[in-house]
Amino acid sequence: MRKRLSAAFFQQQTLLLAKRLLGCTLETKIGGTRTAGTIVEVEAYCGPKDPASHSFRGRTKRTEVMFWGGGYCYVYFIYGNHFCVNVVSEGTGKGSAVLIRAIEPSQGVRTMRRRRRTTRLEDLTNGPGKLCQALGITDKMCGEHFLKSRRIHIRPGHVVAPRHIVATRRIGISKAKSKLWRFYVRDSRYVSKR
DNA sequence: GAACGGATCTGCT
DNA sequence: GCAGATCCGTTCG
Repeated sequence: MRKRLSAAFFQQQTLLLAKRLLGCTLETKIGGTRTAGTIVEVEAYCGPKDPASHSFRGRTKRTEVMFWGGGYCYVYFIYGNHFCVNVVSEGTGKGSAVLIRAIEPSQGVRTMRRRRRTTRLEDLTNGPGKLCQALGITDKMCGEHFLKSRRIHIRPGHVVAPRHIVATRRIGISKAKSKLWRFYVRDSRYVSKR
């Protein structure tokens, strides 16, 4: 029996969950093909009080899933081109989530190269839009649960020690810029930006 | 019903 | 370092 995370893991406070997701494995299985990678970069979006969070304007059709509670998968479409995947955190009604920004490819690299139309390993999954394309993640997976879905999962990996985690400002946002809520693995070659 | 702007990526300079 | 692609969800009237 394969190791799995508990439901309680996903209900942790958002900043804690963000850091503890580093080192875990994000995996999809589409048409029998498995692709996976180790999470190396994330950003925390701390509910309706966080001006940079999609839930800032409350519960809408788009942000509904953010309020379903820890462990749900929130996927959104951005800039007319890209999907980004989030792990909903904390309890029901909190509206908080962790954006997965980069992973280190570990399985299905051939498939990722085909989907991305790129060969360089470091360029396959070093950005939120890129990793969704590489793993075949689309808005169809929005609302699934990382512990229950048949096609998208998060599995435990190794724990990343605090001294190996760098905290910086979040990328691409216009509000609440000063918060150090982006976390990445210090020595990873697979992060989006240093 | 229309206007606006965005948690990005790519390619060019 | 910067502009363009590209289109959905939100907001406002």
